[in-house]
Amino acid sequence: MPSKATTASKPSARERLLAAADELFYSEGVQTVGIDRIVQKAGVAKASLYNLFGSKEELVQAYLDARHADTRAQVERALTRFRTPRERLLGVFDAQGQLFTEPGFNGCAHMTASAEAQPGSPVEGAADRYRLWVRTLFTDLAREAGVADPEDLARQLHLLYDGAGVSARMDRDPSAATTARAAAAALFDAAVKDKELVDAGR
Amino acid sequence: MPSKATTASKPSARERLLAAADELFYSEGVQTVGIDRIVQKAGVAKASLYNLFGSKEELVQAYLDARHADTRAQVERALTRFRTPRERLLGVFDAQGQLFTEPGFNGCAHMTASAEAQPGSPVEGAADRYRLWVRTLFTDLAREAGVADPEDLARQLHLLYDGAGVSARMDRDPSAATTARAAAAALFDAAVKDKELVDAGR
DNA sequence: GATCGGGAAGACAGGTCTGTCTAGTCTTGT
DNA sequence: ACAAGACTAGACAGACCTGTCTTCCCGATC
Repeated sequence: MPSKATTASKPSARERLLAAADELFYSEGVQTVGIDRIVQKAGVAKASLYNLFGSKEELVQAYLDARHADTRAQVERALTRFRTPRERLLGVFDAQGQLFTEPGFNGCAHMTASAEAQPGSPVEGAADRYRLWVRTLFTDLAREAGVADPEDLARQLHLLYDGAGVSARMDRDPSAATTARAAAAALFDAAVKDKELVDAGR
Repeated sequence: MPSKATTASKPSARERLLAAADELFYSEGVQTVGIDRIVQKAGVAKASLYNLFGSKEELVQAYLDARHADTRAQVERALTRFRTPRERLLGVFDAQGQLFTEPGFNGCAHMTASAEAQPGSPVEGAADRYRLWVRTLFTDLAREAGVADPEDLARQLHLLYDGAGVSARMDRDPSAATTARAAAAALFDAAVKDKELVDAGR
């Protein structure tokens, strides 16, 4: 059984390819990194890459989906530390701030990859899936917190989340996450206050 | 006098190159569009491009600086329509919304170009100049409105501005600007209320 | 021990890229 | 009329790209 390989002995060709793709694609961009550099870094034959993934585009898609799963796991794990709905909602930005300070951080992978992609490429699908997850996460957290219009607040928080990712990369400023967190707190508190006014008024 | 050419007779080679670069680079990306396509679309010899700009990188930089100037002019013109400081501050997002609905809109050019650029390229400088202008614009508007900490509010509004640009492109949803405007209004009003509390308390 | 398949190594094809260079044309000022 | 400079047209070099194909090796399974 060559796949799975949860036994740590030696990573499979697929895993080594994904690890090399992650490192190179993320730090240097999808377009500028060629197939040859990936197979060389992974220590894998070029034919294996094409047998396993079919094309460069599909490798990029797999790289993005793996990033998506990692981010999701990291955020969801971070959120278990918080108790109140408000803390959990703002905790997303705490988790984001941790991502920003990781060595080699270079912005949101889905954003940079989609900026390089051709319209209609599978990269767009991966980006859509990622964005849908973020949106749903914020909507659920807002609903749990009992705000009047969870979808509306989620859209606003998503803007802050995206903006923080942009600023952290382009301004080389990881503190964008704390700025976003403060703004999110203000928006949340305003939304709660609106709800209270409505409830009292009816 | 071949340059300037405000007389409409025939655009100079430089202007035709910049127009072609703007159209192709913006809609398809900097990396995927080759020099040959630009000189063909501009109806210009390749040697002229290299005489005028020196390299593709410098053409990209000129393209970004021209976009920067256009956006700046459009936003500043839109802001003249508003009178109160609050309206002027929120008017930035109205102007952004207009940009989002223009035909062929494809996100913030500086963001996508910098996502494709190599670190240290002149593209980063152009992006930094653009971002500094946005930041300064928000800071000045916040100061004119008399909030307690204009720089802090400007950082938050800049996040919304960036996030709206990302969402408008990746979600294909121009209404991100109105979402950002509503969030900006809530943040602004909260900042003003804080100021009033502080002023009353001292 | 023989067979068989996953993978390594790399040549190769066909195309595209940036940037240079040569040679000729057109416009403009004197 | 003539000189100077801007521009056109396109061949060319050298590098790099993706994707295919062949050849060989090694390890596991019957």
